[in-house]
Amino acid sequence: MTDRNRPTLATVAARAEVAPSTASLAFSGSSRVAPATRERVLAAAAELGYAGPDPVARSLRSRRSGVVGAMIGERLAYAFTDPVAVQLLDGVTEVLSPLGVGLLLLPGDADRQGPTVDQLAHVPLDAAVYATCGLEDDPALAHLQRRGVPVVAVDGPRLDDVVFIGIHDRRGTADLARHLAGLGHRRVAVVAMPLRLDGTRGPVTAARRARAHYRDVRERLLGVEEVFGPVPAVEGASNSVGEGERAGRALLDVPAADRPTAVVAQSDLMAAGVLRAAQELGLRVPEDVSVAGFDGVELPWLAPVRLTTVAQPTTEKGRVVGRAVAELVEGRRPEDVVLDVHVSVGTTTGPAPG
Amino acid sequence: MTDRNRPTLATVAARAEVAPSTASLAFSGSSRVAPATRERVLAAAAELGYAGPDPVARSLRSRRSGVVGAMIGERLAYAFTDPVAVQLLDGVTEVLSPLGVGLLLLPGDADRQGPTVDQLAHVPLDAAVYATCGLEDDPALAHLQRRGVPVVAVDGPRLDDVVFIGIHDRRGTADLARHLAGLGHRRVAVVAMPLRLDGTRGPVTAARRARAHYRDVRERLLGVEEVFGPVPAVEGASNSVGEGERAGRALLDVPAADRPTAVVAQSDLMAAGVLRAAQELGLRVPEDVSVAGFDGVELPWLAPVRLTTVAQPTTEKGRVVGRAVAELVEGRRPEDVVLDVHVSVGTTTGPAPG
DNA sequence: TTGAAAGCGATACCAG
DNA sequence: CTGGTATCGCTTTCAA
Repeated sequence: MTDRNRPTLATVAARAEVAPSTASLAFSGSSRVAPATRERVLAAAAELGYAGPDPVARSLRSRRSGVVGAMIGERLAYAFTDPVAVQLLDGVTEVLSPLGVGLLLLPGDADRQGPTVDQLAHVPLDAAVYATCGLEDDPALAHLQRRGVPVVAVDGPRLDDVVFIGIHDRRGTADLARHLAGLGHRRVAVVAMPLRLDGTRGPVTAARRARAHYRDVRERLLGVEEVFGPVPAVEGASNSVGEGERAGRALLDVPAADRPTAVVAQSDLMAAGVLRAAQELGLRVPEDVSVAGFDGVELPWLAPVRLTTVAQPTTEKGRVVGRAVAELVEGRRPEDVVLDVHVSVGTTTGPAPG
Repeated sequence: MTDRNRPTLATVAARAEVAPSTASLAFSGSSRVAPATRERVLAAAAELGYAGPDPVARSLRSRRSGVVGAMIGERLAYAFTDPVAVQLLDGVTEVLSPLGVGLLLLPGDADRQGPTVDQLAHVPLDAAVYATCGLEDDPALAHLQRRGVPVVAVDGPRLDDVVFIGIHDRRGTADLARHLAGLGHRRVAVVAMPLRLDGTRGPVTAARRARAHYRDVRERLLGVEEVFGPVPAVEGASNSVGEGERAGRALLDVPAADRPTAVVAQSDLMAAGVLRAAQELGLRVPEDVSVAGFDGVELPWLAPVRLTTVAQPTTEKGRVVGRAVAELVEGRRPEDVVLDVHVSVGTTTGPAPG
């Protein structure tokens, strides 16, 4: 706690009787310094209790901070209830941690979708990952670009100067829709994740769709429509079990003749909510209604039920993001990557009733 | 991506025809600069596409980086399955984000309990929070202290020069134990969280206990013993539903005469596992066995069951940590804080059978 | 209220 | 392989 003068590289160099530049080389592990000299420097450092070169000073000179921002749409307590978000970041840190690069959490809050410019402005950043947050018309994005901070958008929009890492949302959902069509389903409805984070829920209108923030939500909707044509869709206010349940009830709590025979939820979390809604309404799954999700996350508490879903390689996607970031930090421009997904048939889909 | 020269404060100052020091004041919002001058500087910045002072250079001079490290014991995918960890960090960021301070994730991996010195060495840090990770004999801690980075330990050991923020683990567990004693329970067993993260599971021996990494695990054990004396305890390899189930089975899958009438799990996650073990063994809760947890997290999927538990104010604990960090960053030495907990009786505890 | 100059602590570059 | 020196971009201190 005391503010006694900590040793600097110059102090250490003086003690070891070498030039500062030599001491620097000793710490950077360069092979262009004699082993004996390095030993002397390290010994001097140990004696002085020197913890190594100051990261901030090093950053200024070398033009990298070892910090990568993770832009989060909501507050952490919400964002991290989604296993997909957690797995993604897990994959990212798996790649970045060994490189001495850390992920800086930049969450939004209840009102704002993502961090503000004020939050970003004071923080060093080698790159930024839009992890769980849209970025169209985002002032934070403009700020990052002015600063020259390279950006990776996960599932985000495809913009110039932004590296895109995503999955085949549309194709995957279309495959799922074909699976349902093959089972004889004709009346299908969608439970959609938020099109933008403004607390809205309810039927998705064309106007609402036009103002969508999230590319993946749009694409997954298009995938279903590719097979079934326009279908009713109900949006949840957040990607959660509770909102899935609410939307599911809106769709299922109607006369049997109007009821969809299959509900496609845009996430497994929301699908679990639809399952619960069905149960509360006394509907059997899949006999009365089929339910499918998206993501392929582990929801052990659903056992013995296994959700039919579109499985995405979330952790691997995180690793791909991590590698892209690593390249960006080294000044290269990585390729966009679109990963494959596949339909995983569980116990929640079956032949259409009737 | 292009590396064209970005403007610096000096460029902006030149354009606005003021000295760099004046331009600096304009950006820091100091009142010691004439409004007209500030306008001129800001206008020049806008014209040049200047995004504001470089955070790294600013950090070097002002001696703070706006980055606080979050030391995580395991990889994120595991650490963040625990709602307690997420809520804690949520509280921390709630306080820190508005201050322009970000949390840097520093996870361990499958093998290591917490980040390595290499991970830390290159990263700027105003402070570090041991969020989900023990820190006795931790080389990372030694590194931080040599660097002069102040440390906050959440539930961690009480060490000199480390700010402690915790809860009344022992008192809370003892209160819970008294609740059980009042219900007539005499044969009580404990399902313990890992005493250290080395993959060990099984009965807790005295030797194992002596090597415990985590203060809270020890204290919660002592709380039960305060009321019941020595009790059998089984440790899980991680704080999770699966490990709770496994430990619960070890305790419950025995002749009825030897079976505990109540199981105290050290977390709600593990208690949920015990519940499942009981169910699989055909034991009714609470008629055949009472089950209690710790934390007071929301587990909506348990509904309609409500766990008896020791509720801790996790988000508030995070805010307290955030405030402590904020003080530390400003050079003050905050007080240690120990928060209260309370027993929350649900539907999983009842009178001892027989 | 503004300007000039001195670093913050390290690395990069160029000589030797 | 080692040393000197300029410089990274800004804030701070001190004068004017």
